[in-house]
Amino acid sequence: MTDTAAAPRKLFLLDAFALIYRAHFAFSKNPRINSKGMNTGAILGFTNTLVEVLQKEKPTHIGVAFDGPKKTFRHEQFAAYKAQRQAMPEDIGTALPYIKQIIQAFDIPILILDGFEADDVIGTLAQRAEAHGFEEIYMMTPDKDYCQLVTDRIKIYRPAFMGNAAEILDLDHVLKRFEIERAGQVIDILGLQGDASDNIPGIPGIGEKTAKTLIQKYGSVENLIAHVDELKGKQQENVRNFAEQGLLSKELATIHVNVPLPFEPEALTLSAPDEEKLTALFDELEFRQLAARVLKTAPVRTSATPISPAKGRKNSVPTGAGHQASLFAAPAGITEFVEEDEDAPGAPGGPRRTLAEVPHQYHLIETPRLRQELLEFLLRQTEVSFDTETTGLDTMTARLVGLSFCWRPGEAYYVPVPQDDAAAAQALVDEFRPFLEHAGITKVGQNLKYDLTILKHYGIRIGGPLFDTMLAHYLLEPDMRHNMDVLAETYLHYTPVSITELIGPKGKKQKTMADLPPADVSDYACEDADVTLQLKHVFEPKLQELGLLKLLNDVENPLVPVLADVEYEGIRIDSAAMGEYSAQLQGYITELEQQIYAAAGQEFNIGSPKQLGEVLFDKLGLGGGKIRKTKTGQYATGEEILSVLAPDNPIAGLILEYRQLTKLRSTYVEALPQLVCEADGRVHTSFNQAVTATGRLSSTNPNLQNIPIRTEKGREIRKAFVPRDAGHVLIAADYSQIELRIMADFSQDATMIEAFRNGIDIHSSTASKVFKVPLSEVDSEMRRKAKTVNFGIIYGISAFGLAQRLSISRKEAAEIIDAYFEEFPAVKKFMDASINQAREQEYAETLLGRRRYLRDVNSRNATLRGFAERNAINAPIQGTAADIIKIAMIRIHAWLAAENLGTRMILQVHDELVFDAPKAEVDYVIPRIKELMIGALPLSVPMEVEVGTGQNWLQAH
DNA sequence: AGACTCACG
DNA sequence: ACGTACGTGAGTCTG
Repeated sequence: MTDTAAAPRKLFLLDAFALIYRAHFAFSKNPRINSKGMNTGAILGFTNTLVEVLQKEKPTHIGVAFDGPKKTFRHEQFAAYKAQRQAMPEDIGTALPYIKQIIQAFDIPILILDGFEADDVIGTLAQRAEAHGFEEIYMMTPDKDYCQLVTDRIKIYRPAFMGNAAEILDLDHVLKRFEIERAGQVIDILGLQGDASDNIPGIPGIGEKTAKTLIQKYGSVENLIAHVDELKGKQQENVRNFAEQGLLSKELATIHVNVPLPFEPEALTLSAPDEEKLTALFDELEFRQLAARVLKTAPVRTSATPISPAKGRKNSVPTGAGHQASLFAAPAGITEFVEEDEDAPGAPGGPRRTLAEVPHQYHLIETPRLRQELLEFLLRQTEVSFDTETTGLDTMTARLVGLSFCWRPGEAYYVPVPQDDAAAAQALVDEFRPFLEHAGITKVGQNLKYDLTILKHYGIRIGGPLFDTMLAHYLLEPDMRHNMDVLAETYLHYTPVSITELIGPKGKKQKTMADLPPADVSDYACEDADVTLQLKHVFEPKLQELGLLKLLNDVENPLVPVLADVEYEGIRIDSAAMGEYSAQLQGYITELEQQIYAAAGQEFNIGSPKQLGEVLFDKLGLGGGKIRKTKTGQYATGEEILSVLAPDNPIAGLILEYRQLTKLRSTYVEALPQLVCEADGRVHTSFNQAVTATGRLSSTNPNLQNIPIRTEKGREIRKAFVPRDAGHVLIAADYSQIELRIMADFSQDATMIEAFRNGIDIHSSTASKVFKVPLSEVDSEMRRKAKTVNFGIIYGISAFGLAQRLSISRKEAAEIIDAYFEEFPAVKKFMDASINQAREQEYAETLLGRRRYLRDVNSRNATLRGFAERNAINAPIQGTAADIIKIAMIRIHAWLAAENLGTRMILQVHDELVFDAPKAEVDYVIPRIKELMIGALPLSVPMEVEVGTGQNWLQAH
């Protein structure tokens, strides 16, 4: 033995592919693209993990294992093994060479062996290291299969992920998690339950929970099979019939620890990285922050470094009283860049940069004379981006702190607003009114609805066309987030000053912009306006290219001031009525509680699904064969389950009623009055224009798009939504069957079109066709079924789904669907064509070209593919309906303003608009509202709109 | 923080 | 063989 007793040896073995894949998908929502257009998410994620482990864990030995290039013995044992796994994403393919180079630059050995997977290599080396007396051995992977190898000294190190801290799984964890006695039994569990992601089949009908129970009892798959006689019913049948498959699955899940690979501790010894190589690689990849962390050279301003106003800003213009030389002396069109700090690299086209590294001229404008000068410049522009700084995010309470403007990239102006003097603040805002209300100047902004609302409180109605970069990006990437900082990173390779850097972290003593000297806010505010303008210049050509610019300019951008007004108006809530109803509900609830406790024979927390499940199924033994478990192993106690039990078990019905009433109480009756604005007695929801994947709006804080209507006790709540005063009434206008009409138009199905043209009730018409009876003989049961079928059609129907909804057999459901497609052949054709088109384009689109990307539509995973296929049908329909009502809203809003009417639009609920109207205007506005809704986007079938009025929202229906 | 349940179109 | 209707947001319990 040459080894001397020295410091403990600590070995880390990394599962490269598992870490790379996870890193890649972690960035899939907001990909990291560098200036060469390369997706570097996988590389960055992997390297971060590697660096973290090196710095925090300080291993003495380390190696990175890759899967061997050839098929493994597992593929030969089982043809389907990993068969459905997607081909490696292209981005990972291009990332691999970089990752290998980075590993080499760290002088870490790459472990790879033909015909073996990384887990076999890692397992083998881990055990040999243990035999060599290594004190600590960590297998670095997110993969649970490795649990089988864990011993006292071999542990799993799960790297930090999505906000979760890194986690070490030791033997104790593994035994507890799988409820087993030896780590080796993990493969028995996996053999029984299978692993969908690797196509390891397991035994049908056995999931995580059952597998644990069986292995606890029998110890191994083999022993279970030997005692198959002791099992009951379907389970016995399955274990018997699929015994071999279970054994094979166990074999596939087994990590082989006898890979022919020498164990050479010297080769695994950690040594110093090749800094030169790393610098070059990080430079090429534009990993700036990482380079700073790893290489400790080239100081970079990180987010932890505050901006120091004391240091003085070379780039800001002094604004002392004696310094009144014109700021705007430079001829228009020429921007003079001030010399940079010498430590700022700022190479164009280089890695992500920050304010300190980029040439800019940001000016703080604090005197009347300079403001006047700024205004004159603003009025000469055709397009200006602007941003408001305020004391908070709640538009009803936030006060203006300052305004920033930018019309040329790199050059921006910040105007602070006087604090603690409302009149002076108003006067300052009024100075800029000629610009803000100017109809000829395009206003660019990020989430303009917010700025519009703030300025509305100062009596400003923004004029001119709008361009909202948030909405521009929403159309480009509807299912991503549209946060400005991320957009700047992705599209401008620029890291803006974070708000936290400025006002500190969230906490009880949260500062606001108003607590800072204007000079501190200036750079931040100017940067926002600057970045926003630059984003506009990136997005506009992209939108043009994809045919989305018209949708943005004609629909999304013009909708912004409409929504701002709708939110600003709000809807009045009768809080007193809510209070009374709350007491009434509480009475019912208390009574139900007592009945439930009596039926259960004990008191328990009915609101806890866990306790409820135990009482119902363990204690009372309800359900017989109908018990279902959720994926976390709890009893499922959802509506579906309980309503099946209810006829035979009164307690189930009581619980359903209890659930309904407590939901009404907590979500609506108790919550809504608390959100009433003191100033006007109304609730002001926020409509989010950039969250749904299909183009719909969503409503939050409170959500006014899910106010109850389907049940009698729920409907009561609508009675508390009332007109603003005795002189007003509510008007509710609903599109009737808008989605089915769109389906009729898209498919051009003759039968469906005819029904709509003749004004026949569409569900009865469908029933008559599907059940092959004359229209007059359609009964309510047939109509109900046909209605469900019609909904199913819009959602991308499946026999299983329809069967569930109608509580009929799958066979019966399939027959109904067949009959439907026979009667409506064009619908079937349209659905097939939609899927085919989506397969080709990898996106679906609405009538106005709004896209929804559906990458999974070509997946080999049937579940994912099915999901995407149903979206290929649903997204264009739901999205077109959303487009239509948005157009109607814009036109109605414009008309009400043009006619100077007192009627106000106050809500949108997907296919419904609600108005608060002076009684005297009702008869005048209703026909025109109807007309504008019907005519928003003419289809080949007529649109119908139902309108009602009332003293509350329920009556108006 | 995530799972569960349930309110709406 | 599998898991399934489409799209949301909020309150509650639990780890």
